[in-house]
Amino acid sequence: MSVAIENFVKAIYKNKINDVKNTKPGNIAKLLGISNAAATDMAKSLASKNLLNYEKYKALKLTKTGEKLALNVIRKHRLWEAFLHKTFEMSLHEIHREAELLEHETSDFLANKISDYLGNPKFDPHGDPIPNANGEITTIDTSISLSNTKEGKNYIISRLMSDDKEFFDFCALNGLKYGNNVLVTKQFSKNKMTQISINNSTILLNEDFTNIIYVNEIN
Amino acid sequence: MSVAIENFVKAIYKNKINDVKNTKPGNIAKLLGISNAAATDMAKSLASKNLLNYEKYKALKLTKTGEKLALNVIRKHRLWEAFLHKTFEMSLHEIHREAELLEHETSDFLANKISDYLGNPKFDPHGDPIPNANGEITTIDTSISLSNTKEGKNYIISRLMSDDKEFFDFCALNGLKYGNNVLVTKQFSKNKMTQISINNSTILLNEDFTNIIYVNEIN
DNA sequence: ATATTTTTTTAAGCTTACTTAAATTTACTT
DNA sequence: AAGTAAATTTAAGTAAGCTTAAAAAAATAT
Repeated sequence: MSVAIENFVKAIYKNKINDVKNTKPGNIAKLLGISNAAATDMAKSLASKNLLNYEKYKALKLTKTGEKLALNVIRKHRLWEAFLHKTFEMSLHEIHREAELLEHETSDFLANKISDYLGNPKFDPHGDPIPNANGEITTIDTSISLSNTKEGKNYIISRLMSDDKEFFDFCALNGLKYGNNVLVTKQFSKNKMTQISINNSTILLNEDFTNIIYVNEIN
Repeated sequence: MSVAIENFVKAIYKNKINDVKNTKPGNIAKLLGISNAAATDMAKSLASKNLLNYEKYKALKLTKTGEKLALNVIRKHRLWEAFLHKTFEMSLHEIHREAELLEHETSDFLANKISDYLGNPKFDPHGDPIPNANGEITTIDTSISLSNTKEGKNYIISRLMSDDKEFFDFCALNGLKYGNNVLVTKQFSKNKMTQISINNSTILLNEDFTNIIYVNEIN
């Protein structure tokens, strides 16, 4: 499948998962930086390939085949991220940028080699789950966003849900890294701000950030 | 630059180096598996991009820019081969197949990371020279083909010039590997066959093979 | 040197993945 | 419920990278 098609089904899949946003052509168009008309065309074309179900003016729904394709691309993306991070010590932003390109030119054979080499990891360096070779995500995500945490409790960072360089730079600077410990010191619910303590320093995060930082409570 | 363009200039560059064959559109077309007409179109298009000089019915000649592009792609190809061979112990055929795809989606940044990681090697696992980041091949190749070796002399294999799976399978099976020692036991010049001794076994090679296996004499 | 074969180019046409602009449908507002 | 705003689709057009078929030029053979 072409790069355009792979990115299209990937965008639909991710948008569905991250709910909130819809999967109508216009929204996918915005994500991919193409016109609404192009997205509608593509939707019809993919429907004829049985990758999705298309009904005029309705949200796009991936078929089983379409979802499998999306998960295969996502698998390659996340395996590359894990691999580049470990092997070349590249930053979260850098690995995302490179994986975005490599994911489309990686054979299943190579993907499996990378996975084996890494010990078949279940998560990438952002904490995003890596689908297995059959396109299955077996792990159940029990994490919650920092916005929903309780004052005085300790958490482990499990996921940094973003593609944004500035966000990653901020995280790297402040020790906000997959696996690290955070103590929630204060929730300013009115202002939707969260104060945390990490590495002996205190930082105040606004909703934009706390919504995409996921954590697990420590028992 | 697009994949089609990168493969086009690469084909011209390689054909020029391996002399013998010409660089007219028809020949490039055959190498790339496209029609003559498509090659002519592409040649005109690349001329307008200043990647090559095009004159009707003449051989195609890369400009400095075009050659630099070709060498940049070749650099990425060979770095990937070296890297995949070392990291995943993939065969010569497998690394070629994967590198053929990855070479077009690799940033200069990542290429340099791979190169550094490998200790900036000058040759890939086939013995082909790896251009540096400026697109220069600094090493002088003093090797000769097995066809031109002398009876009774010992040589080190320096290059396996092929893309062919069967050839690589044969080489792997018989210890014909970059860096290995061969003793030329007999040259049957009339039949263009060469008998060699390697790993305590004797094998007879025909011209098709001895022409693409390069060696260096041991002083 | 001319005739034939081969190669290269031109011409016309196709598909994919886009674009902008206009028309249509849906969603929202009052 | 009607009118307006927003989103979606249709229509027409573009560029890249191909195709086949015909025309033109070059290479080869006699």
